[in-house]
Amino acid sequence: MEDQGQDPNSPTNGSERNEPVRSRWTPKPEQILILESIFNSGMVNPPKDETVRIRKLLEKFGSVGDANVFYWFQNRRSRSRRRQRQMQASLQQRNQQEQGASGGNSGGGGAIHYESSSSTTTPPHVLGYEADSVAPSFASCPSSYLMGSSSSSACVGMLMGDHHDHHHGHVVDNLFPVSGAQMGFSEIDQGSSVTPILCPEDTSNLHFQSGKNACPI
Amino acid sequence: MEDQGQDPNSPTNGSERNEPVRSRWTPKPEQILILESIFNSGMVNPPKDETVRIRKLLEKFGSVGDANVFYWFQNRRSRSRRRQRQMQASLQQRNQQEQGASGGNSGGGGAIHYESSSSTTTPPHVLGYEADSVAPSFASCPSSYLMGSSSSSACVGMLMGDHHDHHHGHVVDNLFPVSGAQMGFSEIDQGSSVTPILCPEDTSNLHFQSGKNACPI
DNA sequence: CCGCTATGAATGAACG
DNA sequence: CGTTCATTCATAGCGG
Repeated sequence: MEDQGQDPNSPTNGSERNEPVRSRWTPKPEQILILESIFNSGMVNPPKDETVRIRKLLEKFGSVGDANVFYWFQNRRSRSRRRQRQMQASLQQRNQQEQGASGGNSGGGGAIHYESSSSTTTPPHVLGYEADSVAPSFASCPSSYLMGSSSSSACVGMLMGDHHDHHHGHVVDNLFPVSGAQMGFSEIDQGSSVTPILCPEDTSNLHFQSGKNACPI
Repeated sequence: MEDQGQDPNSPTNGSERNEPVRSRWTPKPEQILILESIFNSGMVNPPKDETVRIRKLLEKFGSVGDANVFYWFQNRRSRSRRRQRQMQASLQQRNQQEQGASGGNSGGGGAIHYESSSSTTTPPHVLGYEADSVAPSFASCPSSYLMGSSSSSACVGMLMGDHHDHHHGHVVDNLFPVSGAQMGFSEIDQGSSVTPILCPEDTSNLHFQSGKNACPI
């Protein structure tokens, strides 16, 4: 908790031209897209080998370490799970709160992830705590493990195409071979209908930081 | 934790009585009072169960979700801590820290710790903004981080009494039983010898909108 | 009308 | 794996 006093980071860089100097990794839109695609394609917990590969892929869009990828997936899993739980809880609970209806203000708040047992959960709207990104359209790929390269590759392909950074090239099509990692889970879809797999405007869905960060694509 | 999936739109029914649709939760004075009382009473990090209970309580004064409560506590804690830290730092400038610099790395082992999670650029990053504002008076007498006391309940009692919303009844008096939660005890307690503890005018301290304060109670 | 500060929310990183 | 800390983003709200 309080032991980490900032890691030395890697001063050896200079690769990235204009980085606003951030203390922590801030995934670029493209990176997030890739990560989510992978996650949604079923690989929720990539083994180390895969992690490395993914990192290499992501690196084309910006500096990133294996640890970042690892953490990303961890957080992602955790959150998805939580959100699901929360959602279930709220749905099933449908607790009728007879609050005095005093004031009744602010609608922003979200809900909770506590499955809880007694009492209410979740107010009228929104989702749980750790909800991560909300169903990105492009990421809506069903958890079918079979899809493999068809759709996701397309997504990434498009993305790559845009950038067309032909440094190595081979990585792209070999994106996630889904080498028997552990995909299995399907995160109950967002409820809404399954959106078309292709991603038209993912960026809009992914709320990236405004202004400050200009993606170098 | 960090969850929360704030959804930008309100799907359910868009009409709350008198709500200009706020994008984010804005706690009402009474809610803040309650929250701070709880916080000051020592419960700086309420477990889920407690959070839910608190939310229920707060809901009487306005819509709020568990996540909001959760975030509130998180931010509060974080802030208190940081403020203290900077205060201390400022006070004792001649603090010298030594880096252990353990040369050999542990190498493989139990923890997955990837290599350093370096990301982009090196962060000199010294001072953090976000200077927390001053401490509210009644909040200044907590048993958690700065001191110990036991009168916060009085505050809440008063508040509750005023409202007398005995819909469920049990919630109110059972406010914070401090059921073995984690009341962090202390950190530096220096100074504040006496501390009258009693909170005289909490409301005044909380800078609410003076003018248009439509109190639902 | 534009700026600031306060604060809620989101997310990466790490502990247990 | 779940939880917690730390940092950052986004926005409400008042002041100039």
